[in-house]
Amino acid sequence: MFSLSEENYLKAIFHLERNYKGGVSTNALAEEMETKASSVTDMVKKLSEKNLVKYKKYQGVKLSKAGRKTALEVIRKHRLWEYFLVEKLNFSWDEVHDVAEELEHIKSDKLITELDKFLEYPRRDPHGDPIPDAQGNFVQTSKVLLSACKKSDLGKIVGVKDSSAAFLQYLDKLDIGLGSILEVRHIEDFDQSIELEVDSNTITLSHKTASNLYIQLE
Amino acid sequence: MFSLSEENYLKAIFHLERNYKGGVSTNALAEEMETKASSVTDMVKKLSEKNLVKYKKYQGVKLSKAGRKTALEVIRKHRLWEYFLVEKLNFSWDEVHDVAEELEHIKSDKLITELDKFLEYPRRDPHGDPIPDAQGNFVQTSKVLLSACKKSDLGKIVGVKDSSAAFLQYLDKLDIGLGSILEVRHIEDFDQSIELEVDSNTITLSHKTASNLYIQLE
DNA sequence: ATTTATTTTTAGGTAAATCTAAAAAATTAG
DNA sequence: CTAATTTTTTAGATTTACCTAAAAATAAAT
Repeated sequence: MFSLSEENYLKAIFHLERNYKGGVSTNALAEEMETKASSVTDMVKKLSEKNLVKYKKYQGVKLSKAGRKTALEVIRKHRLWEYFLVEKLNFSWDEVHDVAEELEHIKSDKLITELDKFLEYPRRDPHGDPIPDAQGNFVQTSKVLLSACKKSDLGKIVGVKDSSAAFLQYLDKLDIGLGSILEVRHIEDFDQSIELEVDSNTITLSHKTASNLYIQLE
Repeated sequence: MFSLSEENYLKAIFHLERNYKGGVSTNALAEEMETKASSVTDMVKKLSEKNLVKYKKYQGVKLSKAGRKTALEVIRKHRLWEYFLVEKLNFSWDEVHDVAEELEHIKSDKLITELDKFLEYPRRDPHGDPIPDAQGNFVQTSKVLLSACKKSDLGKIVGVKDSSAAFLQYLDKLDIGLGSILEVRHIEDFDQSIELEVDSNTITLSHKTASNLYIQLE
């Protein structure tokens, strides 16, 4: 099987591929992995030899079929564990990430199959992200960033882009979260701040905040 | 905190201290860890510098207070996870060990506190071993090896010394396990094989098998 | 009490994953 | 289209946890 480090690289490449269509750059991967570009080059070479990624010098890196499969397995495990922590062990959504980072590397097919069954096959993790099934399939519902919405748009919060504890706790303080129904009341020209009606309250979010909230439009 | 390897050494020393009262020998630890004596010496030096063990060259090794505390924390985690796997995820008692070996190293106080609560504070793991509480306290009920029993002794199986899958599956095949009530009917002089009555059946166990079953006498 | 055998330690080396510093390639700018 | 800048790769070290082989200490046997 694969080392902890290899699995983490595959996961990071998977996430970055969304924004780097032509191949994930060494620097981007270095930033995501909180390491140096030279370390990335080394690891990418290793992954390439194992046929987990497609890599040509100076051309960035892409997951191979096998690499994508492994990445999705790790992501499946991560999200199932997050769901377990929130639903069964009283964790809040801002506490689960670091523990799931460790749990996702436990190697046992039976463990994850049975955990999935025990949790009754959840479709989404506590941050609204879809949980891939055992074959790596997952639904990606259409969602847009709140920052891309226009005045009078109606929608529901279905995900967060930033799932750091700091951001999630801020949302808790604002009393908004997954499932909150909102209407865009006004967008301020000057700073793109956005005024919403949520549960018959009016709140104003900064552009930065709005650009970390995913909305499913009505 | 401590590395995976350090935690495993502490656990191994804890288990071996039962039989090596004057200090665990390098070779015994090497065998338990499935490594070479020279590697053990290296690691023991490191643990000694971190004040997790007391060590003098050629004199074997003992856990310090801090080392014992850490060992018990790891053992607590191992046994709670084993209980979880059997009670919640349909694992059988011969399937849990390897997965628990990985899970026991997950670092999160909240995780283990909440898991313990979720499981309703179990006292024993699936092999009959006591689960230490958060302070490292655990009950050690008086038990003897079946191989040390005499004719006409009455008792109950309360634990296994060897918890390898092979042995546990053999017990399943014999249809005996934790809780089985038995009476010693005969001990064969020639090979120490032991004849038992269990659930109104008569079975004969080899000395080797008998020396891996813990009995609580009536 | 020496010699022999066993155990333990030391010395030197390896593989994985990281690092720094310098060289090479690619990109951007004038 | 060169020149400057940025990105990426190479080269050489470091750390952790191992290893083998040889030396040193302890234990056992004659």
